[in-house]
Amino acid sequence: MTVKTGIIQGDCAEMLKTFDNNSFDLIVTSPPYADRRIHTYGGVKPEQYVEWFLPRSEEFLRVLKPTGSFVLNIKEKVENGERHTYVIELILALKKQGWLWTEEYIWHKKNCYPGKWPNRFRDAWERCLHFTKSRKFKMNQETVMVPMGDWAGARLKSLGKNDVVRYDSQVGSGFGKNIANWMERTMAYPTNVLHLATECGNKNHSAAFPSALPDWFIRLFTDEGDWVLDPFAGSGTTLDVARRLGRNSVGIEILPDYCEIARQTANVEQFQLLEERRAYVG
Amino acid sequence: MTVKTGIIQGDCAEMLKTFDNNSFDLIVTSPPYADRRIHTYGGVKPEQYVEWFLPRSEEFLRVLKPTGSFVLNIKEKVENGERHTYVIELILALKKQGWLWTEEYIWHKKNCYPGKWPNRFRDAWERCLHFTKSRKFKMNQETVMVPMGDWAGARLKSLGKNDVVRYDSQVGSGFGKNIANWMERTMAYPTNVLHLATECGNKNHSAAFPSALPDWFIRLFTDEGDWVLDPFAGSGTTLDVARRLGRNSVGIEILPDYCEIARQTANVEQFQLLEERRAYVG
DNA sequence: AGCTCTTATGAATCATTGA
DNA sequence: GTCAATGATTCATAAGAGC
Repeated sequence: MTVKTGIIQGDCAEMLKTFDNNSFDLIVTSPPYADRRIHTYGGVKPEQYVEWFLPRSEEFLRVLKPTGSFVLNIKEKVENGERHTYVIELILALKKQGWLWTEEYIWHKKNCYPGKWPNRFRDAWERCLHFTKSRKFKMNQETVMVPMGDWAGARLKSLGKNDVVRYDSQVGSGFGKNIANWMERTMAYPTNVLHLATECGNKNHSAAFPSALPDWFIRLFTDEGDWVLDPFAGSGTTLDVARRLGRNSVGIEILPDYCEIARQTANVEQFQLLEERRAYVG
Repeated sequence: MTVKTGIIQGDCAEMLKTFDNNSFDLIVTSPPYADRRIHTYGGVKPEQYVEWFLPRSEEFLRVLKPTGSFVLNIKEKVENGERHTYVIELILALKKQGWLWTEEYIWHKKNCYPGKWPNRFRDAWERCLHFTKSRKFKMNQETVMVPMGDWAGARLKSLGKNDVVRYDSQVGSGFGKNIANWMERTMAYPTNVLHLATECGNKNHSAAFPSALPDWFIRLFTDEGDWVLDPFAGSGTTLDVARRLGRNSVGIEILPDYCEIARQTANVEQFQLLEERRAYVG
């Protein structure tokens, strides 16, 4: 089966209406503001951000499968010396809309923008808010495991008495089996803090979004052949990653110029007709 | 001038009433988290947390100097598979109370609690919310500069960067300029992400947060001789750090047992009388 | 003193069982 | 039904012991 990758030019609030319920396994996006592209959507003020977002997230909720995930990469800006509250207000509003706020991952930007201000340090992190439709959702934890620290080597040589004691107190049966599992382990599950560098490519767009970020969430929350949506596709980083990982994807982007870039970099076909579009996702 | 360190046994909501307005330069604390430490604090329900907190933060607002800072280390728990919203509701409520939400620092816990669950990874971060009374506040950025590269290796308690800065300012022209240049080349300002491990020593009490955390904020937001308040002092980590950094401090702790530990570990005198207490702070 | 190795434990969360 | 108690799961760190 070949992988489908498509980009649609338009506002996701409108364009998603043509998609069926429960069409996507994952929605991962970095909406305007993290991107500073809000002006392309008509210059939404921070005070109006929640109001602007909700009709769109309502469509996200509809087109996402019950086992799917919605990952929202966002960070509030500083206004008049203060962190603005529109992001945390958005969390509350999305919960009211029916989303479950399952987790908040932190993207630690190892090489963040330089700068110096009298009242704050450089901003080196962004939120990756994880929303779901239900408490049971798809999560492939093994796909994102990381090598254990060096301490594991010493651990393998001889098992500490502590392990035995703790094990004793809790179980009693199945003693040997679990110890064996432990000793064979070289990989560990990650935490909810992602250490990724920003990409500093010389592209024509302002994509602060490194491909490693959608990569991580796509592997974690989808299988091959699943459908991924990026409703604020920008230059198509998410689509490109999805295609390389063998996932079908749809991107929606309001700016024709970005759509053009996305089609070039991500080998993306542009959906032209509703019939075509529906056919891909159906 | 000698450094004063005191601990008061009681509920900060009551005990702070005896302090004058604008008494403290920094309030740094890690309050009891909702439903945690039930055996010690009685376990405030998440739904009641904001309501429980506000009368106390109102006193904080009163006793903090206009140029002071309030650093709140907190993290919401998971309840029924979801992150609870009481912390972000608290942010909104504190703003309404008159605080400025100046910044949110992230404490990345390098050694977080182990565990495996079907719907989430290990929680490796906590919020350090920075509130102020005004847009102009005291911030000594040079005191927390770190060697170029990773600043995880910088154990701030052992490095005397404070001394370097003070020496620089005292000597003035020639030599001071050299030091300034040297610092500019080899030291960097940190970001708003702090990489610290929790302390796992064999103490008689559970250290809520590592001493490096209050250390960092006390250096950053106070000068020597300033006054630091920890209204949920616990075993007195903040007080101990403040004393070692040459800052006066007051801790308030509701549990007599913790007060006892604090007095021992932090060389703390217990305030007994109102007159005494006022005298120290006045 | 400066290594290596050992050991305890930390603001945890979920599934299951029993009242 | 709900709610509380218990068991299962798991990793990185620093203090301390040993050489």
